[in-house]
Amino acid sequence: MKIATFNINGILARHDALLAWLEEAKPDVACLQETKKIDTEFPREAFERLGYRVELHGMKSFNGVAILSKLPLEDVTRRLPGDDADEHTRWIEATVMGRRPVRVTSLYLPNGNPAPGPKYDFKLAWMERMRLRVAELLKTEEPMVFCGDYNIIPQPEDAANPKNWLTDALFLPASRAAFQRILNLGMTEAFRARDPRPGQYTYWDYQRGAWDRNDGIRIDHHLLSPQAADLLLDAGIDKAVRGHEDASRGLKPSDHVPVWIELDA
DNA sequence: ATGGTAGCGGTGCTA
Repeated sequence: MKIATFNINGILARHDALLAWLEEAKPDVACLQETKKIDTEFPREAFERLGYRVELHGMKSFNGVAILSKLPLEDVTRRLPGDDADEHTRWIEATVMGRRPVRVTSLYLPNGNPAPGPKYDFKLAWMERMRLRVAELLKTEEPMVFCGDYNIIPQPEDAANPKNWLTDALFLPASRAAFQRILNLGMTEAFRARDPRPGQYTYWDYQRGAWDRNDGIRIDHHLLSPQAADLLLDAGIDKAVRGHEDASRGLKPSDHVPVWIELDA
């Protein structure tokens, strides 16, 4: 079972590029972030024609997550528990019915800038809510994958220029500690487990020629429950997608690229 | 210290 995560930065702007990548990479499951559309306005037809079921949790203009799956989905759950006042659409879970069922979550963790401030407080509170939700789900002892845009640079080697991020919400010690607390539940960060080499990134800013200078960061991750880690076969980053520009067809890349894992499931 | 780019939606916010 190939499970990918891809922050597309707008489903309207990325519709054709997303379709092209799905046809090329052929993931069984694609977890999307920053769809930026309410569910009734999500253009699902072309993806369904490719054979994907489409489950959505979106809002107007901001945030928005989705799970696309060629395999049947059961028990779709939307929203991260723990704060009834939180209207952000950043969390959707579903059980993917492969050879073995796998619980898959597509998540969009708050950016948190500027820090300090209310947005940073919201980020840290959201991460504690996530820790509690993951701990609850771990009790089932089922294979589970929590993937998405974590907006967390876990280690200095996950940034081309870590000094530029020292005061940023993506790299502050409290952010990385909150991420580590989730890992400490017994989770495996799949890409690092498969490929610990430094200098591999999933995001390059649109500004200042970050892509041309390879000034990237690694912030899109798959966290695996112990039972899913036992099934991990491979992991990779589809870096080339960041350079796929075709003005004649109006194709512009997202600032993130797809990251994928292969499970024996 | 500043401003640089992109998406959505039709202004300014988010990143």
